[in-house]
Amino acid sequence: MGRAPCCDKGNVKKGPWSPEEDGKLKAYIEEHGTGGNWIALPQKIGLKRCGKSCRLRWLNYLRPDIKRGGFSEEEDQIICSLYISIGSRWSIIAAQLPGRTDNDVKNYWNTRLKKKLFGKRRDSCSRQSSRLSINHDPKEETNGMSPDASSQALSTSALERMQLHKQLQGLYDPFSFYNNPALWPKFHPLGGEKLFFHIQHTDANTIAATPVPQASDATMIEPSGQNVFLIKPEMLNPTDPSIQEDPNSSTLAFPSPSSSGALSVENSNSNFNDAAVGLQDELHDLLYQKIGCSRGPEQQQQTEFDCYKDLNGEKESMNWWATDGFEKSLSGSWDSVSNLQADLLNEYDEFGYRL
DNA sequence: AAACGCTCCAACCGCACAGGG
DNA sequence: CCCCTGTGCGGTTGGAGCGTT
Repeated sequence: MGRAPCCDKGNVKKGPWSPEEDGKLKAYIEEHGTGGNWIALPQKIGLKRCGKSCRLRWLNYLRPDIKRGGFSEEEDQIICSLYISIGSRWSIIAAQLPGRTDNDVKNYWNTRLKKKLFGKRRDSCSRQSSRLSINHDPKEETNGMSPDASSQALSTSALERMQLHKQLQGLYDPFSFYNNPALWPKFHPLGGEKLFFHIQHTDANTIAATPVPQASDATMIEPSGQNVFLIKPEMLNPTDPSIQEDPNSSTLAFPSPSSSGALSVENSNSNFNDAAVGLQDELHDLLYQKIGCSRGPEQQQQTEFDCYKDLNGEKESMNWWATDGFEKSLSGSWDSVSNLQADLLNEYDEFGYRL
């Protein structure tokens, strides 16, 4: 036995709202508020509408603070960033965008942003790396599962997030989304605290980023050592010819900034900031088509580097959601990142993927 | 000009959760 | 506790509008 419907389905009007209905609803709520009971509200004002429908109409359309018009680049980036980190929690994402509703954000993501991101990168990278796309050669991508089974087994959201996640960061990359404060929204739903870091060389090969207690932020700083992470110089500025790559130090250690909140990098190292800005550009580029096959040969090469760099240049291991590659990608990542990863891994597990 | 296809968005649906009795 | 009900949320759908053939 299912639960009783919230209203008499046969006796309520459906479909688009008329101006008269809008007027009644708006006038009543502006004068009396919702009265704490949406179900009873339509009867009170003589509307043949379901209470849920009234609520939706008010929240998504009639509310006075609704923001109309296109989304800004900043809003795009916030939506993408949050989608990657928390998935399709549209109400939370919308809460970071004043005047936007969850429905707006959801529609905008489904109709535009998703295409912008996946479409562009698919186009731009597909000739270089068909494996990056969930739409390309699924047999190879899914450890032999049939394309249908594999594409249905994982939720679209999870696949999208993994794909974006992978596109926007190498998990060994200190300037990944999770490690890159520049990509994080001001009010990160998973935290929101700020951590400040000093960047300094510790030896020829490494740079230590150590948290700096600031007056208002001191309480957020973990005990010494917890928040120190080591960065290879070439990661800070990969184009600097004076930097020598050490093949023996390909694994980077990133003890977690376990407070997992928003991270602010103090302006103490211009290379660090350059790199952070570079990653922000990467998200921006995904959204606004500044990279990809439209670039010249050198830039295409750089794009390819972006696609493969976290796998140490081994294109054959780019089968990143197959057992081997994905597991390799996950090892050594820090725990706030692993919130998402655990999510994704759970989804993998649920559907019989064993990593 | 008509047919067709695509995009976008408002609205609906069903489920999960929270809180009160 | 358990049940019931209202609320909130995410996924999906229907159709208007627009562009293309």
